[in-house]
Amino acid sequence: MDSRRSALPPESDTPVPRPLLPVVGQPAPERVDAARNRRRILAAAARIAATHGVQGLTVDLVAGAAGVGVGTIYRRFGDRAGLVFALLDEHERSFQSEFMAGTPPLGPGAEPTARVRAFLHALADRLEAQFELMLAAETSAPGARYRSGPYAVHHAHLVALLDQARPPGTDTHFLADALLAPLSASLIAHQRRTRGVTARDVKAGLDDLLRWSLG
Amino acid sequence: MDSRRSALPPESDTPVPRPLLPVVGQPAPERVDAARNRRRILAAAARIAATHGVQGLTVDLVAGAAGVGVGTIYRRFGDRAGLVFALLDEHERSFQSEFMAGTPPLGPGAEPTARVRAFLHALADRLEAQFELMLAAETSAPGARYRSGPYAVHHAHLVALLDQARPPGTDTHFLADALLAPLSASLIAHQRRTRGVTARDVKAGLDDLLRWSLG
DNA sequence: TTGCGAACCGGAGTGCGTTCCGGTTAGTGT
DNA sequence: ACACTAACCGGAACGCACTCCGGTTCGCAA
Repeated sequence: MDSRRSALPPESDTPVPRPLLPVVGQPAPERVDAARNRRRILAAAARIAATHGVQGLTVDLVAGAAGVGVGTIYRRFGDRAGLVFALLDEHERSFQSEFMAGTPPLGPGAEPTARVRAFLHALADRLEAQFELMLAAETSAPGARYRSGPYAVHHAHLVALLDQARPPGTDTHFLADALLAPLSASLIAHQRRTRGVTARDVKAGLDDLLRWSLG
Repeated sequence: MDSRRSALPPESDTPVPRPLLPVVGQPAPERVDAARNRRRILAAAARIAATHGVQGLTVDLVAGAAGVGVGTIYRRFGDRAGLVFALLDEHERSFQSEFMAGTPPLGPGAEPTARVRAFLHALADRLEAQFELMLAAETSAPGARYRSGPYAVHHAHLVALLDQARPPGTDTHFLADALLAPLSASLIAHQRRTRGVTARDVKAGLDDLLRWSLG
């Protein structure tokens, strides 16, 4: 089937983008045709998102453009939300390395409270920069945001910081959820629509929220 | 159809009726057949939700049970989310009268900070009591929660209280959104699923959040 | 090289929310 | 009583996410 066989040496891209999160017992390696199709699908999806806008990114369209059946997309990405999250994956990875190993106050070295603030601000900026994709990822399937790898990572990161910043016995898991909740793309979409809220406003509001606790 | 015809003479006065110009804010009066169908639809929807569960509440099924076309449902309720919200309307109304005119600390008379706390707690209880319906209402359509009447009312209520409790210049609109955000049904569904969180935990967590500010 | 099973492939099929539109009816003015 | 029209009605049709399954391919081991 694949007539255009590359004469180049096997491309040196990332060895298997496998999950951002908890790898429990190695998910099994990916067959070469599967990997090739994943690449095609992502390329097609990115192309279509750029052309037709995110809301024009239908699964059938992507499948057609990638020369693949829709079943293949669902096996790889689970659902439409998974596909959109995959589109965000590259940015997400660099974001993760910034707050886990970058320079303070986002990275290690600063006070936990300052890191929490920097983290939320960075998230607000990221939301603004990739608003359409993030909104689509979040609304493509019910609960998609919370089930996603990135959410789990962000949550775990916040919990670690809050455990240092809050007295023992505090439910830092809930607190982390509560701090992430205002950064829901749907909520911010609503705030934009009704009150013209900007990323600057969001950050200021989050500071209000934090000043109480972390001042 | 409607056999009970009124024997009363045509009302003597009050020419009243429809304004010649569309009055923004005043919903046009509803025709009697429309009202009858609304009642039928809601009754059928409640019946089906009780029988098949909320996830079995499909629009086609409701239309069939109500003896009505699906178009009629959409004209009345806008979308599936609107229908589910309508199912919650009765409870919502009594809840609203409680926090607007009931006894303290939920109703007027208590300190604003205490009222905020009582309000959020009441919301958490309500969420627990009608979890399935609320989750369905929120996830039936993207952004349904924020576009809904109840959200606007809750938000306005919180803003009014926060305006009294926070120093001038605070963005109480954002703060209100931020306090309501953790009470998203989707988020709580996730917390239940992954950590077995209960309404008690939610309230304790919200108290943590508020203690900082409203000490 | 050959055999074999697990993993993968594609696309027809399904279910459901939503829209569209030709026909019908309630309510008003004459 | 009659005419007129805006609002309403039903349900066929549509778009799209997602599933299912018979056929194919990869990768390993003999």
